[in-house]
Amino acid sequence: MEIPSRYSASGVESKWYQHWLSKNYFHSEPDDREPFTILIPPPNVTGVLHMGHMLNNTIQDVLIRKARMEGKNALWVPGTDHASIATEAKVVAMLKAKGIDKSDLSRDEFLEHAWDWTHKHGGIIIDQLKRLGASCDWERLVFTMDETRNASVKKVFLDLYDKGLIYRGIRMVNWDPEAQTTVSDEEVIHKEISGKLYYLKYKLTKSNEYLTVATTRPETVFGDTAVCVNPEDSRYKKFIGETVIVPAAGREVRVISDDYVDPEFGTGILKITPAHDVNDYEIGKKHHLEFIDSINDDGKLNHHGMQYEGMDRFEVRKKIVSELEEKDLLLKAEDYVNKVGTSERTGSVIEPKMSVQWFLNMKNLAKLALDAVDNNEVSLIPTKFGNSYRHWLENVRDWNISRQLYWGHEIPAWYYGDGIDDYVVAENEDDALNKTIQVTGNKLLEISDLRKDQDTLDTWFSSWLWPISVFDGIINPGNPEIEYYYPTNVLVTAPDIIFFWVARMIMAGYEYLEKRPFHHVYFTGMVRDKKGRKMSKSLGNSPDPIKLMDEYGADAVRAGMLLTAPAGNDIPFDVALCEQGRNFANKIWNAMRLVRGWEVVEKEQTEAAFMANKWMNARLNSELELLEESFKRFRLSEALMSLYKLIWDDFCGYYLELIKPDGGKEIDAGTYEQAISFFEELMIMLHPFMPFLTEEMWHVLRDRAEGDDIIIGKWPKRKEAVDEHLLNDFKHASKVIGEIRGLRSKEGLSPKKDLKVSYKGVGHPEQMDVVVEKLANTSSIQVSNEKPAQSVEILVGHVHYFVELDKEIDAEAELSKMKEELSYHEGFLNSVMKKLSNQRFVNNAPEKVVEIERKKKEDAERKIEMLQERISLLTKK
RNA sequence: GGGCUCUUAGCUCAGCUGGUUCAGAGCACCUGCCUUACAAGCAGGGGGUCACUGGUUCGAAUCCAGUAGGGCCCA
Repeated sequence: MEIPSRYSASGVESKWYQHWLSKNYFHSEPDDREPFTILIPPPNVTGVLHMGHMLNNTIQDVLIRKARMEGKNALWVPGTDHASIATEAKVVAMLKAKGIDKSDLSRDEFLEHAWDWTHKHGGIIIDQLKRLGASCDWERLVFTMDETRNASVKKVFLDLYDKGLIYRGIRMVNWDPEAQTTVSDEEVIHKEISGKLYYLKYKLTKSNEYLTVATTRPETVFGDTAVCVNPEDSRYKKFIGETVIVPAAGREVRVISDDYVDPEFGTGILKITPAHDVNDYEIGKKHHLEFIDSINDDGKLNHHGMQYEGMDRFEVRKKIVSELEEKDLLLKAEDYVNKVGTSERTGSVIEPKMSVQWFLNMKNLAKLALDAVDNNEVSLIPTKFGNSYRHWLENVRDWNISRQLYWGHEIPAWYYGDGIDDYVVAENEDDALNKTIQVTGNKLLEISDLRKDQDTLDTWFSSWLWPISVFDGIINPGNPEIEYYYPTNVLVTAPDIIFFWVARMIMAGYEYLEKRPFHHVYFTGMVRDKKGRKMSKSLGNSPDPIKLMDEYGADAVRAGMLLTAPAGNDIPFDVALCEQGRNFANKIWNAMRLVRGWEVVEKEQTEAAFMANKWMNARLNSELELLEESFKRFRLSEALMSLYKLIWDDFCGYYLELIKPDGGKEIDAGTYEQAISFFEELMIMLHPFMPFLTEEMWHVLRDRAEGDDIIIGKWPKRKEAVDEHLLNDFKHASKVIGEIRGLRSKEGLSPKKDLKVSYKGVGHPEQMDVVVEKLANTSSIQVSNEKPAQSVEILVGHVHYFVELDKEIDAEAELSKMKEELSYHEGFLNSVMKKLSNQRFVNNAPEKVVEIERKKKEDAERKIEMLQERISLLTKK
């Protein structure tokens, strides 16, 4: 049967994925084997697969597949994240498109829509992961808001509250007016935005003079409750204690003084808006100023904004500038670039706002997380991330865990009064009532007297329990699953959530199980476009991973990404990478075509095949060592690259060419069997990277019994010590081959033309003669004391090879080549002599190093001597 | 503004605790080949003052300091 000359991934990939699923290979149950566990960083339930997921999940799949083949009980737990803000924003937008406003719905009605949305979209990304080949245990698919996870979150909230770590407090928070919720400090992205610096005139009440204040936010004048100068500023000292009139607002406010004011910035006078600026808030508290909240939750001004009531803050900025101009209260406006906080989720400008929120005290938790990395209980890969990790934890602030959203885990708190502390935290309504009665002493209270807290918890407040809650270790501590699978082995994630998530999971791990949640954290880079720009929807520079896999095959995309993705480094993505992966798949496919095309007969093995087998065996042994080392250090691109070269160059380029039958297609059974075995071994080693292709090869190379699949194949172990001597001999031979091929190329000789080669000198590996003869197409290699006529001389190591050509040799060219080589070696000798004649080198350098230099000296001298001899011979002629 | 980090071939990166003339790999590029597995291929080739300056050392891509430029995080 004719096998096509190009590998087609499409049918193959779906076929084998189905097969693996039907055999339940991805499923794991605790047993007496060593476990190897990875938890997926749960993608957003409403998200779709992007290139970042591709990279991240490919890496996890590589690690889990290798562990599985090593005989470990491998478990990769999949799941999705409810992603409060992102999902709620999408549901709100979807409702809006239908003409429904969120505020028109009750909480329960809204949640119904949100669950519908979740059920409709939640499966998309999971199916896409399957397309990639992800060998997750799908039976264990969990959701961060399913029953067990919800119960876990609640239990932890109660526990931390009881420990006194969770509290309610008034704080300046980051308000996202679009999502209408607070976001944590970590979710605020500071962007440079060009705007203007407006110089406003604040008239003194008692005179016609005015103080000029520079501000980027003139619309906040309605919240001004003071202007402030530096107490040492001689320009303004005299005004301290006087009152000024706030422009546009017309209110009188005091001139106060505080060290905080930088006399150099702007005019040296600051307007203080305690309710709308974090720094002003501190000053406001210190000087007991009034707090005027002039902006509503939706970013529109309230009644304090007077005629601007109901207008958006940015619109007001424009309008108020014209008003001030008209009234001659605006001195000037300068172009100014300042950093503005924006919401990570919606992109809208954050409004600092005073609000009552729930907080988690981070002091001791932070210490747990810091110690874990300090003691290397948790190792970060690459290690450079340890520094920012440390810096964050040492300066961590309490975690604002409440969000003003419907979609998320509800806060288990009930209010019985209007005071800030009039609440109880309880597992359910009944408990809440009991607790309230206890606290208030009012036995007549009923459930209807209590108000449930309307907020939900920050999404990360469920994510941080992930490694434990996935195994039900919060509700049922000590259960067999958590005992067996926890701690997990490695977490693969992106560095941008090192604080949000990684650090907090470590805290939770130690707080609840007194054990690290994972041993290693592998940080992937960010996938960028080839111009180095972040991939984003708005730029449209992100390729659709599904289309990419349709075009090149999942294996090719996986290989392409990994070939160029060292840990922690961003990868500038280019489809050329997928091409490289596809070409590699095709190369392997065609190697199979070659091997399968041979006819197996009983006959003697050729010498070349004998040597090839011996060498390939040694080569595989050395590769296994290299791979182990690369995996141990999580250098996956290094591992894949070395396999790429092993298969392409060594197996296809040398090995197969060596055993290839001359003339016909008949091969001896022994060699054939050996070749198939090598091929199989290579496929096993490649399987974690290119699972589909290798499974296909596995079944094409031999007829297999039911259940003999490569996915559960045995990872090879090194059988004997690496035969370095043999490998070196081969390396020498390959250099000779390269030289002869180069000569052909230069002389325009056909590769088919048989060449005569002889040699003189020490160090020629005779056992490799057959190798050279076959691959360089030469007749048998002879020893020769004289350089034959019409021959070109090649120097490899200390051996002179003479290649006879049936034509006049260009003696001049030959000579100049020799001279060039001579001067190189003379230069080398010179540098060695410089070292050796340096008394301080000989005295200070380690004996071993000096010894090496002496050896180099001898080598160089010998080569120079030989070259001089040849040159003198050539010159005589 | 504070902290961290990086700069090696056109591109992406190796180069471990200084010591082979150590400057390397893949891709890209150039030349010649449709050689009966593969043109998604084969054979060959060119290409780098290791950002710059100074220091330590017998010896520096590697260690130290400064300069320039990039990136990340935090205010």
